[in-house]
Amino acid sequence: MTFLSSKNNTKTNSIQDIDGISIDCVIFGFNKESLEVLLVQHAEGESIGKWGLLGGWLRKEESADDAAQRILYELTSLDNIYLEQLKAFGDPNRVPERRVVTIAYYTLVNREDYNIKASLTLKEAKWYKINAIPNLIFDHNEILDFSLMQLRNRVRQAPIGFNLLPEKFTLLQLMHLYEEILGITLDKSNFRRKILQMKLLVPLDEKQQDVSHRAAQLYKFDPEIYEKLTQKGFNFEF
Amino acid sequence: MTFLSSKNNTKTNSIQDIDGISIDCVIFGFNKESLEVLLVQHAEGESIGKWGLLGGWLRKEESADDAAQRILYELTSLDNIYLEQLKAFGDPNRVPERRVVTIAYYTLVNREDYNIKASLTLKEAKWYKINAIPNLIFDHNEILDFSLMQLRNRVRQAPIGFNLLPEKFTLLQLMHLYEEILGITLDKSNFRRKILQMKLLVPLDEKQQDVSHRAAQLYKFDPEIYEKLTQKGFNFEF
DNA sequence: CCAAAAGTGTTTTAACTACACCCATGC
DNA sequence: GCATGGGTGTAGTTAAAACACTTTTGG
Repeated sequence: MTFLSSKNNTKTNSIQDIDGISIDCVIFGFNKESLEVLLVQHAEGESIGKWGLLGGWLRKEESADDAAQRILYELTSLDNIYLEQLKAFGDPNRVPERRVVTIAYYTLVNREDYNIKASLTLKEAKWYKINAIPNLIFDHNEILDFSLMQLRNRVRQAPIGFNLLPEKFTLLQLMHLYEEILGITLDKSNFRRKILQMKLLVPLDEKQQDVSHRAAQLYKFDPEIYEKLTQKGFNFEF
Repeated sequence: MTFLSSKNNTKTNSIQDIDGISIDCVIFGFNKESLEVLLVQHAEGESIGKWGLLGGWLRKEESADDAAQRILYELTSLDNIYLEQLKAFGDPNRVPERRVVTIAYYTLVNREDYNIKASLTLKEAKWYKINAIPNLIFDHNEILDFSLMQLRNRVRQAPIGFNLLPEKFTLLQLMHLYEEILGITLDKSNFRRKILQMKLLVPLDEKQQDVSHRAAQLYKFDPEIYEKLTQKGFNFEF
């Protein structure tokens, strides 16, 4: 984590951080055609100005999952977002001078929601394209790489990618999302067929607005079938 | 973890445990036709006689991965085994009276190797069939369930299941392994075709011995192709 | 009418499924 | 000779891949 919040500890007695265990969040977003990650800037400490993942300390009375949720909320004002633990990073030298084990999470946010809710937040945060990530503090580049790998795997087995899109989207938007995440190109026709036959999408009575070409059908996904597919998994073998 | 080794801490100054972070290992083995887990018995503390996962404390100077390897070696004398982190379990109430975050690992061992090397070890340890697991200490049942889920997922995407078999095995042994792990039944003929066409297996000049039916061809797996398939993944869509 | 993206249809190829059947060996 | 597992072959179905083509809309 970034030590940004370590001062909270001294403010009250009721909120107590656990020594040596932090939480770090990889926040993925999808903008236009590219996958991006939200990074925050160090405001204090030995590495002022450097960028890193959003982080914080695990507190005595909360679970790791709750902590991740809280830390995320503090920055983005978003709740109810897709959040999954990656793993713990426990190298003794990952943070200089002290021993900190971090529990890393990754999360998929819808940029539209983010823009609405997070506009008021003050902390220095910025979206970076996935192939233009700067040098990050500690082992955060490693954590990010790992989470990308994880995302690429998970996205093929469960319909989690949808969390990156706005509520209403077109088939081609969805296709571009998969192309970008997996780094492949897909056939429009075959993609349509495959995605539609799994009945995950519900066509809406709406069409795209203000586009300078034929307006595309908008879809949302069926939460029931989404649940089913998340449970039993599916195979996105493109 | 089980607190069995917490006394080590006071023996020397050079070896120091980290307060509040433990390591737990789910050890899978495959015997005849059934998937089993190695559990150890509590010898001291508030829950004498109860079974749990093999555990220990993370030490100041070692990484979590190294700790898992060490703890595993102390019990089984096995090294060089398949070991992967599951995730961290961080519920504040998972251990009564104190706050312990545990980093859970799972590992696949070949029972033949285990029998050879581990026969000398003294600790109370026992293999339990996967569908006859007793009540375990703390949240170890939850950890075990999670690791089973993980195993079932991973086994479809990479050839890791092979780690549970002896070096030389028959195709039907391999098939039974998959049947048992995934809880399905497979078609002999189709399984053969599928597994052989991915060129992962190398036929040996040997056949099964001492069986009261036609002796089966023995195979081992090709480590090069194994590497390739582990990297890029495969699809075991049975 | 042209660019640009939406959307449909078809042919080929490969893979999965479900069987039926023969082979070798010990008792 | 029969039970048991080892091993081969095939016909039918389904899905993936590649590509050509039509439709709609703004400028």
